[in-house]
Amino acid sequence: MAFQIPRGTQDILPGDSEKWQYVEQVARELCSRYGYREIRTPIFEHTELFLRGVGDTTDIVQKEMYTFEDKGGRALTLRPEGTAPVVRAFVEHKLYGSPNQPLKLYYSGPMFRYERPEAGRFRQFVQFGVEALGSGDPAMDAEVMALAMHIYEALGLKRIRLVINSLGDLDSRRAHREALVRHFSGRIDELCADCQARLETNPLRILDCKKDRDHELMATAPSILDYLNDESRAYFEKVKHYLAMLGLPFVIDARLVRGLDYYNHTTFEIMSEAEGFGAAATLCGGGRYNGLVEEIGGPEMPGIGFALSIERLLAALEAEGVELPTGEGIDCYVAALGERAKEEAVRLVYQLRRAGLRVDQDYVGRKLKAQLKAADRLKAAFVVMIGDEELDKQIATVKEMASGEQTNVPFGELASFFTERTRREGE
RNA sequence: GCGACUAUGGCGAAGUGGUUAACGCACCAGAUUGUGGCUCUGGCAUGCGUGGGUUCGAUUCCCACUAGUCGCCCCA
Repeated sequence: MAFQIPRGTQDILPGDSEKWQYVEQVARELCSRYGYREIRTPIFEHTELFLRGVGDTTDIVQKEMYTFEDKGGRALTLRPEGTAPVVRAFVEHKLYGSPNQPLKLYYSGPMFRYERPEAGRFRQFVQFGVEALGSGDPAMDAEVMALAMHIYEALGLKRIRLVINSLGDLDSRRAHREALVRHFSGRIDELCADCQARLETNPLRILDCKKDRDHELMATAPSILDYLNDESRAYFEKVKHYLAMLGLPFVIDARLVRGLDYYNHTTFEIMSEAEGFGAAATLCGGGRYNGLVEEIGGPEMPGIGFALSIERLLAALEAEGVELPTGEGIDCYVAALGERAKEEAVRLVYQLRRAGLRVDQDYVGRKLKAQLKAADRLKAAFVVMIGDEELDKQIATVKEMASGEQTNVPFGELASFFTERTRREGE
């Protein structure tokens, strides 16, 4: 093999690309319905943005960034996530001054993380995400979660679960952090090396450790929910209230911490409950990030958003047996016999395409039999056959492939013949 | 980044230290002189992930690399 695709990346070939288009189209339409508009930001940003935005104690920053220096000596990074760039654009273009508040945005595009690939995990993957900036209303939280769930349901996913938690505001987090340090510090040597380091850097993440999950200290560890101050508790109650009002079932997981530093108050994930989803069961992750806009250099402004992976979404659809369009099938295949007929076919194919039909013909010198076979393979609804007889009479032989029935249609009437037929079938 | 397993034609999949690498699907041709889907016949890997090594000889043994899968970590 001369060349291989870089590790953890993938080509999306015809047959699959149609599924991507469909899924993205559904997501875009729903975003539009909810009042979100698309924003497109660069694939790479200054490294500093992610250090500040994502947090330099996170795994993403510490070991997963594709960072490089350009010829001008600038430190750049292929974006590992979408929120920091969107907030950067929001601040840079002073969109906080827009009369439309909150500003509701969505994006779709590749993200890059230097990770060991496995099922559902890639080095380049596509996230579809939304960010609502400028609202600290718990109803906003509910809307964002509702939109994510709506996208999945619209595509036909049934076996999904919404998991939520609250990290509270800064004061609550600080109080909880202190409680965690107090709880673990006496016996920290009983936990794994990572957790020992986390005690210093980010004790909250200890709760998320899979290795020490069953340790007795975990079960007795102080829950963030017990350290929410009145304001944070009230906020979380409101969020739950709105979700209930919307009829959105959810479960609370006090250990749902999420991997990015900027989260506070509401965090959530949507998981697939279909079989075969291990590490990649998280289809969507999101949360509130009040304070991030300020961190990036803007005014104090709340925000909330989510990001979902298209790869995992497609995997979940596959696991649940949901059929997606494959782009197969054409309206008509024009088969020609002989040189004269070939010329007529070339003209006819173009004419029918101009009339709005999906039409194709032979370009590799197939005989009639092979042309019919090719038409069958292309899932053509009809085949137009042209030979000397047809040319003399200016009447084509038209075969309906499903039934095998043949009729004669004058050349001049072919376009309207097919337009009528295909339109009827499409409805 | 760590551990384990895997790598044969377009796809799936047998197989062996020694001249010709099963089989199925797909594809191409013919039986059908102007007609697809069924059937029959024939064709289709100077090649067994890449690079080294052992050997008289390797697709088969060893090493490295690359890639995939699974577990860990973490996430989308």
